Amino acid sequence: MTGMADVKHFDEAAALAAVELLFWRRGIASTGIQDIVAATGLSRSSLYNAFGGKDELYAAAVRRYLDERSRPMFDRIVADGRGLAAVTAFFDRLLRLRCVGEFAGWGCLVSNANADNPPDAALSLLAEHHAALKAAFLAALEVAESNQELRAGVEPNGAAELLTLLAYAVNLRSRSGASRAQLETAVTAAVSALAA
Amino acid sequence: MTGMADVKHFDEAAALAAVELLFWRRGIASTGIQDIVAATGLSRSSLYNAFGGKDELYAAAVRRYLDERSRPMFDRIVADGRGLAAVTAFFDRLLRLRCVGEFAGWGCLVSNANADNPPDAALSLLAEHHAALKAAFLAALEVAESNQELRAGVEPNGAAELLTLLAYAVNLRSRSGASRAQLETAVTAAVSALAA
DNA sequence: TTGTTCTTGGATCGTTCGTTCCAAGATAAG
DNA sequence: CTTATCTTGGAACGAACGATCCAAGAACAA
Repeated sequence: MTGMADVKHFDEAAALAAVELLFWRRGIASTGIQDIVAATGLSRSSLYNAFGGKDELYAAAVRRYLDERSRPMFDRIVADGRGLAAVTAFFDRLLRLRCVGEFAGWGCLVSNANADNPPDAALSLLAEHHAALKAAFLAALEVAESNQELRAGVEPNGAAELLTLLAYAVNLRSRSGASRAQLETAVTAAVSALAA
Repeated sequence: MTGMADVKHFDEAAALAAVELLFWRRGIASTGIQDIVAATGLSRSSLYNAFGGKDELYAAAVRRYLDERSRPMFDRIVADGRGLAAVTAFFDRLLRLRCVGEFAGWGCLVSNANADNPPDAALSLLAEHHAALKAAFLAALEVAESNQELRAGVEPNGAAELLTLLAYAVNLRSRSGASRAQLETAVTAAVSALAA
């Protein structure tokens, strides 16, 4: 070997971040390669060379969303350590994120993917997302249980599953203009139904 | 006026029923006019003449789904009259519908529409669907309250909002292969958290 | 600088998209 | 039967789709 290759002329991580936003806002089916070319400023060649086809690019965007956006939120639930207050704090942040600011009305990329027809490459990420959120809630609920914050008879595992589904529904409905107050009503009802 | 027009050569309601199934299973973005032509056996002319463009056809399918599939389920909650048992019975039917049989893994057409980018013509139907389900739950919960089935401090309005979101999440996750047992765990936790 | 290899821009591929159009067919009042 | 009006099949439209291809450009070893 006498010569060596060119290196990438762009920041792959920055490009993926831009792609993530596109898929998050408009979904996989409504986002065209041309939209991605326009948003990233890259050429088709660079995109296909770096990421493969559209399905793999979408899977990479979901992976990024899960790792960079969902996981930190989930980790905060566990790190919080206050039991039920950690759950309440999570939903406060979630509702703010979903209903005001830059991403208001976007829902959650992963929640949305459940309703789209995600490519096979992304399917396992949906289960991973659900499992990670449930595990975080479960950790908080077990703290709550040992703090005697839970009503007698409340089963942490079932309650964690319930809170997980509630978060999914908050994500889903926030995309169609459900008001923050309305969503908050349900969250309050859930937490207070679990509390002692 | 001396002559009169031809009449339709096909059953409009039957065609719409077929279109509803397509949009339900694959979503609006992944369903092409060609798919609809193939499934109904109609020509493009007949479709556009009878329903207008794709967006209006989708809105008509959502309307049909809401009236013919959702409403009867909601009405059964109200007609049941047993209070909390009516809620449990609803979720039993829902889980069976979503997880086994002809429509297993399809989720709910209206729930799915929340994540897609529904055309303007269909947007108000999403709010109508949510409001109708919540009203049905509220009716059942008020019966439950007067039967003293509810735990002290449970607010029927908030609980109805919670159950509505739970149903949406069940619909959503059933589309991505969530197991019936897992979904049932959350439903059981919710109902038992509300019960006295 | 030369040689080799990878990356890049951009034209282009065939397909499918939603929609429109028109001639032919069907219907019923006159 | 004539005539007016609507419906129908099917070709065709321009635009957008995801994907591929290739010559030109860029980078590094020798």
